[in-house]
Formats: sequence, structure tokens, C-alpha cells
Amino acid sequence: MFSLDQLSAFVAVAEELHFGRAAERLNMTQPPLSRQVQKLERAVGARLLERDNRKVELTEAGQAFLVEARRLLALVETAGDLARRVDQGAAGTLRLGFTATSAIRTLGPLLRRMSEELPDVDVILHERVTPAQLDGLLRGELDLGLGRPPFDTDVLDSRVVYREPLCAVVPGNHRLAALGRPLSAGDFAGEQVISYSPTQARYFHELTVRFLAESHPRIEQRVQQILTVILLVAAGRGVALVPASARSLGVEGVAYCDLDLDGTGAGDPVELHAIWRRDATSPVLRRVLTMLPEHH
Amino acid sequence: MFSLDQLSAFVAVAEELHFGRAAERLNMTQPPLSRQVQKLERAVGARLLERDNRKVELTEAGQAFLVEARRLLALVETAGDLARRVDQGAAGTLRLGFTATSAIRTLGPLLRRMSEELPDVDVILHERVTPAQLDGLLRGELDLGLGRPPFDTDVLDSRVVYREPLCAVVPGNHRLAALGRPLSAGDFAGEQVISYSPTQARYFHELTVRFLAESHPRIEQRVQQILTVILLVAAGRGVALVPASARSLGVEGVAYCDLDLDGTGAGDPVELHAIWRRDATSPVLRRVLTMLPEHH
DNA sequence: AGAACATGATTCCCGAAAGGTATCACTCGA
DNA sequence: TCGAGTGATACCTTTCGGGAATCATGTTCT
Repeated sequence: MFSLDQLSAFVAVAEELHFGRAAERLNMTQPPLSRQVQKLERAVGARLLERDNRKVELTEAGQAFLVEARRLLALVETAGDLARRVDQGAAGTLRLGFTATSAIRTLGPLLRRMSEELPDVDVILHERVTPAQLDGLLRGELDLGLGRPPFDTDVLDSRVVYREPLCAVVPGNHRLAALGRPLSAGDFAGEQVISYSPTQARYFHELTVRFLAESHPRIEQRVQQILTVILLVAAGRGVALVPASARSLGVEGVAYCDLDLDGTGAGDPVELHAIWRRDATSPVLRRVLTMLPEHH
Repeated sequence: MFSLDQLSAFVAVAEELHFGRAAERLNMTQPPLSRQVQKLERAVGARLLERDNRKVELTEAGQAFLVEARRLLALVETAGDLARRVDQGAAGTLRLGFTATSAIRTLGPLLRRMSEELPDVDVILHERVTPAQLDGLLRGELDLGLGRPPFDTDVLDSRVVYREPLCAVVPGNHRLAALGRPLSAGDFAGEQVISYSPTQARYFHELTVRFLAESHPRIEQRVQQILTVILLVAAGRGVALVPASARSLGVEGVAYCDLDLDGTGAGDPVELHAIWRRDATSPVLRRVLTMLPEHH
């Protein structure tokens, strides 16, 4: 088997048709160059260069081999590039889970940035509720998720990528819509409240329950999707609490009211987390994590 | 820059996922194999294998690089093949000149054998009269010609590949066609004889003149192509001498008569030569020459 | 014709690089 | 806790590639 150095030597001589000049181009002297070419010819099993004391020219076999040699060296030049780009996360695949709501404010900008900064990364999108995302992360089906707490922080790491207020959504002609001031928990006394599945949308379920705990509302519906909640509100089935970004969903016939979160803790209680396995090795993931906004 | 050995080492380890077994497969020991892989990783600039004391697995960059490495090694495997085949004359191009007449008996079988035994040789055909072939050979436009003497034997080498009788062609209703015996030179006395161009078809011109020298026929036409001669004979413009193989051209309205070549020398005076440059280096040519029939 | 020159091949030497042996560091299973 | 298994490291030996000098041969100029 020949070596790459021998190929380079041959190509140089074939292009210069002169051992001395070729050696100079290769930053070496002529004797070892002659030997390399001889070795290559023995390895290939054919005379590649016809040479005497006056001239050097390619044999027909040499012409054919020159094409192969150039192609090989070009491949060698570029062989490492892809691996390097993958290693730096600039190429590869990212399997990204997201909830329907996370798509409103976060997913779009993220995908736009990725297609600009990491154009060679293929993003495979999976819309799933948070528990399904967590399961996918643990099974290795997903690299990154956009979901809500809680999750197993021993195995999964996360970062808050969006934080927003909670607000109320009521039918457009509802009495609460006319108040014109932030609503407090007491305003919901006696209201029919649509809430979330305690398992599939646990985060919003708990936010709702926590905010309304003292006012003892009637909570009946148990839905997973925020859009479904709003559609039910629009249909007059009750009122609900949703993240502020839901305003831009553009559902007709509903009104959104700010909430008065006096002592309930800090403002903007709705957190969206980017979630990934602590032991993940994907370079694309690492690279994408550096691109994510961080909200504390 | 990495080496081909390093690529082989990496591929072996990537396939075995075990340095010891990979080393065994490569007929070496484990320590240098580890070093080679390390060097390759430094050359590429990315970690290709994730390894600890218990397991070896490919990183994402490693998976990408493995594909490149395999392709490269496959190219290396086959790179020499083409050159070797060219060198042995089993691949390449043969530029072959031939006269219209030589195609009747010789060209077909030659092309058939070549497509069987040297399927990777491209044959480029040039139909030319002999002088044009000789010119092409000297200019390097042709590798091999099928033509007639004379030519410059200092520069060109040749071999007789076909030998055949001369015969007469006469109109179908001609008196000579009815004789039913070999014709001698005297039979042509007073006949209108169609002959050949002394420059472009010198060989047949001289054969004709030599045979008919004593009988002083009227020689008027000066054509190049044997087929043209026969067509003129069919048109009743005269009689002519042609090689015996012309019988199979299938021209209607003519008759072919054997000649009585008593003292004019040996029988079968019409020679077809394969002609090539003495200094030709083409491996394909050398290989084809070994396939040519030899007639002494 | 002879000398100077040009060019690729050969020879000999040296240093870098590759492979081998022995060993270490670490993990896992009994 | 100990032994087996694995990859990494240290050190030695061998091999291989590059460099300087020289050779063999053909060209060119005087």
C-alpha cells in the first residue's frame, strides 16, 4: 500500500514534470523524492512516469493514476472538515421537543437563529406535552426539550429560557372583562374555572390551583392544551388562567385580564425551561445551549 | 495531515469498538494502535472515540468521520487498479485508422475480439485512405492503422494481418465474364480499365499496372475507393482489378473473375498491414498487437 | 571534439517516527 | 477485596524517510 506522501510526491512531479522543481515545491530535496516515486510505482505495479536524463513525462497509466491521486488528496483535505464541524456542533442533528405553547414566543426565534448560525444542523421537531418530552429525553429519543417543571433534576439539567406573567382569559362579554383593573384571587369566587390535567399539564394545573386556592372556585375541566382552554373560554364554558403569551394566539371572543399577584411570590411566574440530559454528549446540543437566552 | 495507516487504525477500532481486538486484526499490538488513534484525533481536531477503561464508542464526529474514512480507503484500494489496467493495455483508448476495404474482412473480427478481451478499451475509428493514416500515425493522431504499403519503415513498424488474391471485376454481361477460366494479362487487351489514384491508392494502382503492364490497356479513371471502382464497373464504364474480399461487398450487376498469376510472383498478392509507430509507448497498442493475426 | 552544465539515480548517514514489551491506572464482577 | 479486563504510558528497538555527496548520462556551448 502506498502512502499519502507518495501521492503528493507523484502529483507534484506530474505537474512540474521535473524532479528538482517538484522537490522544491514539496520543501524537500530531490533524492528522497525520486525514491518516493519509485516506491509508489512499485506499490501500484505500473510505471507512472517515463523519465530519462533529459525529460520527465507521464505514461498513460500515470495519466490515469494522476486523476485518482488528485481526487484522493482532495478527499483527504476535506475529510476532517465534517468531523470537526460535527464536533463543534455546527453540523449534525438536533431532536427537539416542544410544547404547543412554547412555540408561541420561543421556538420561532430559536429555529430562526439556528438556521442562520448553524445552517448545517438538521432540527427534527417533536410537539409533545412535557411528560412525553421528559420520557423522550430519558429514552434518548430527544436531545433537547422545551417544557415546564417539574422534572428529575438528578438526570436532567435545564435552563429557564422564557418567563412571563400569568393572566386570566374570560369570555369577551364577561363581567370580569369590564373591571379594567388587575384581578385578584377573590374576583374568581363563584366562577366556573377551566383548569388543566394534573398529570399532563401539571405545571399550569398547580399555578392555577395555587393562585385560586383561597377563593374556592368550581374547577371542572381537565385539559392538556392551553389553546383548548382558551377555545373553551371562548365557548363560554368558564374562565381560565393562561400564560400571557397566549394573547397572541388570536382567539376571537375572549378578553385577557392581568392578575394582581400581590403576595403570591415574584411576578412572571410562568417559566419555560430548556431541558436536556446531564450526561448528553451531543456537540450540537452543547452548541445550541450556548445560543439559548437565559432568564434568571 | 493524517496518514492512511491512521485511517485504517481508526476504522478497525470503530468496527471492533475494542482496541485489543482491533490491534489483533491489524497485526500489531495495542499500544501503538492507541497512539495512532490519538494522533489521528489531533490531526482531525476532534475527538472521534469516547473511551474509558470499560468501553469504546464513537462520538458523533467519529460517526461522521468513519464514513469519510471508509470512502477514502475504498478509493485507495481501487486507485491503483485503473493505472495497472491501463499499463497492461486492458483499459484506455485506441485510435484506429482503417481503409474502407480493410473493414470487409479484418476490422469486424478485430473489433469483436477487442470488445470481448479488452472491454474497457475505447476504440475510436477513423476511416482514411492509407496515406492519410500514415500522416495521422506520424502526427500522433492515430495509434494503429490498417493500410497498404508502401510506408516509411524507419519510423513505422508493421505486420501483415491479411493476404488475399487479386481478382477482376467486370460487368455481368461482359465477354470476360463468360470465359469461365482464370484471366491472364493478355485477356485485358483493348479493354477499358478503371484504375486507382497513384497517390491515394498507390498500392492498388501499382498492382494493377504491374499485372497489366504488357497488355497496354486503356487506363482512364483514377479513383481512391475500391467500392467506387466496382460501382463504376457496374455502370459499364470498364473493368478493374480488386482484392478478392470485394466479392462480399454485394454489388449487383458485376461478375468477379479469378486471375492467372502464372509468373507474376506468389499468389495472394494483396497485403493488408497493421501499421504503427516504432516508438509508440501506448500499452493498449502493445496489447492489441498481441491479438492481431499474423500472416507471413 | 571537449568542457561545462543539467538531471535523475544511487549511496551513506542521521534523526524522527512507528512498533513491541512491560507496566500502570482504573473499572467491574465474583 | 481480589482478579480479570481495558486503555494509556514509559522505555527500548527497529524501521523508514530526508539530506549531502556523488554518479551516470545526455545536452549545449565554445
